[in-house]
Amino acid sequence: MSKEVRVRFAPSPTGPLHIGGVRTALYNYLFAKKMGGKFLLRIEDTDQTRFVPGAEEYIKESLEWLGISPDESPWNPGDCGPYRQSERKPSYMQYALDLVEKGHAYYAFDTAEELEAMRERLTAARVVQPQYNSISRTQMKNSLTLSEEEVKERLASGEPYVIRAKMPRKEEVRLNDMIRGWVMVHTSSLDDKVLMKSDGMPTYHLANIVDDHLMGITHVIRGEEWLPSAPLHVLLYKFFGWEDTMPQFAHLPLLLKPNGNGKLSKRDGDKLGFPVFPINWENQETGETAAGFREQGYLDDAFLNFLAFLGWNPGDEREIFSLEELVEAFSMERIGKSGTKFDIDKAKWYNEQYLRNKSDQELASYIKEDAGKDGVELNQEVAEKAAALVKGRVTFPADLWKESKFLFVPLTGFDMDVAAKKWNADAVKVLTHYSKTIAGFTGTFDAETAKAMLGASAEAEEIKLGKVMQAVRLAVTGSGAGPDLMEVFAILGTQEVSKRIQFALDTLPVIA
RNA sequence: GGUCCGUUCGUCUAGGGGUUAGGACGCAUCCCUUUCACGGAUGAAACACGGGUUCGAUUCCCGUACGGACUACCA
Repeated sequence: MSKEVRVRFAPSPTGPLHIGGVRTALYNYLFAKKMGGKFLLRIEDTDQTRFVPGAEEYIKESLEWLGISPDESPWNPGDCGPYRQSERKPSYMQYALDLVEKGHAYYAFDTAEELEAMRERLTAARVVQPQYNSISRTQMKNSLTLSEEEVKERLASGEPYVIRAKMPRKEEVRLNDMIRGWVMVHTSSLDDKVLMKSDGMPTYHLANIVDDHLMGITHVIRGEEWLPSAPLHVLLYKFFGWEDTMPQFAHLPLLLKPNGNGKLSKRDGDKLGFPVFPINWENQETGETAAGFREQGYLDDAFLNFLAFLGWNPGDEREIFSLEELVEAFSMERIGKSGTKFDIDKAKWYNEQYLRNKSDQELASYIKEDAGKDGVELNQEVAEKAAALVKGRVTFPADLWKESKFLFVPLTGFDMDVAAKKWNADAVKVLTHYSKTIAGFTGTFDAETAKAMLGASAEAEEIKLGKVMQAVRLAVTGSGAGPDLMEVFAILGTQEVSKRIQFALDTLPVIA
């Protein structure tokens, strides 16, 4: 019989959630939903010194933006609360003590200076790995070296202490990672990790095992940076006697810099001009800010689609997936092993695809909003026309207004390079004729009519239309490039087109 | 340094003992077109290296190189 799949995303609230973390959350979500299970969020705030106000809210908002909100979380608790480790603090000590009793952990009273001295001593002795381990612990102040009475005394006197895991001297730890297969590590290379800190808080290692166990977590899906400590975690499950319910591990490949090597960092984004965070971040206290994909104009579903493909693929040649389709297609086996370089061009491409698939109605609302910011009020009908006209030439929603703005505000000038090449006597003749003709036109001025009339004007002046089209565009739009000109004319209407042509005729000097 | 993980076009990847090594982004060319873009078509572009195993290896094994992660009373 198989029990319900329960996975968790367990970020620590130390700042804005990195895009790699968002992808981890997404894969957790996809796996949970695919398996018909639950996706939980647990805040790992056991390091009180690194707590950053607002970080929790940021995590919540980021996940909500992408539509991958957890089934259980601090804000939406299930039966396994609390969902913040700081609030679970009282329960950890008993588990650490249980390990001490079983002989799998011990008290250590060494000060920071003593630890430093130990490392220096070992380094001087050319020990390859200067660490607190099965060898060096015999030289340190802990309940393994001190007498029982002295340990009791120290404890009773309130002397600060930590509880360390006691690594077996010679043992092979194996774990079957869902992505990497069997990974084997010898305990001789592991150190006696601190389980309980002197402030009474557990470290990540203890807390995550205890909580995963208590919360019924079946699969631990996390970044590759955790792989080296996974053997310790396996050992901890053994120490507790929880092997039977130990979750399966899956260590995700890292997100790397677009150029060069190494993990993707905030600096890379700043340097290359793209965000590495889902949404904007601002730390009120420090003034630290970070740009988000959302505010840069990335669509939630496009960004999600892009993110899903950073390290995973469906195995066929489809590229566009809604969240529901991702859930359907997702499988852990199809996650790659190697690190993935971040490619912002692909993100843009996804955004374009999703933008073009939106209806003119939806697109119109973006245009209306941005136009409003420029003090231009547009009605739905005309905004939709503008949207239809420019939707094929944009990457971000904000581009819609940028590309169509010229329809609604007076021209600020003409592209003089184009003018130098294309503005000539022939163009002036045709435009003069055309301007007069349409000014008196009272029929329906649609694209076809506009074009037919323009053709007629050219013919009347015995000039080939193709010769002057660029000049016509320049006169009406100020630019040598843009969307379909006759559609532009239709939106503008006879009076506005005529007016603009007249203005161009008055303004632009004829060269030839 | 040590431990662990990884390596198919520039990038994301499919594939897997015998293939013209497939797709996507980007790039180039052409078509469409009054322009730019969109769209369509085409093209350049990859199995890190060395040994095995095998009739045959890009695919399996072992090394090497390169890259990465970890190496805290941080997660």
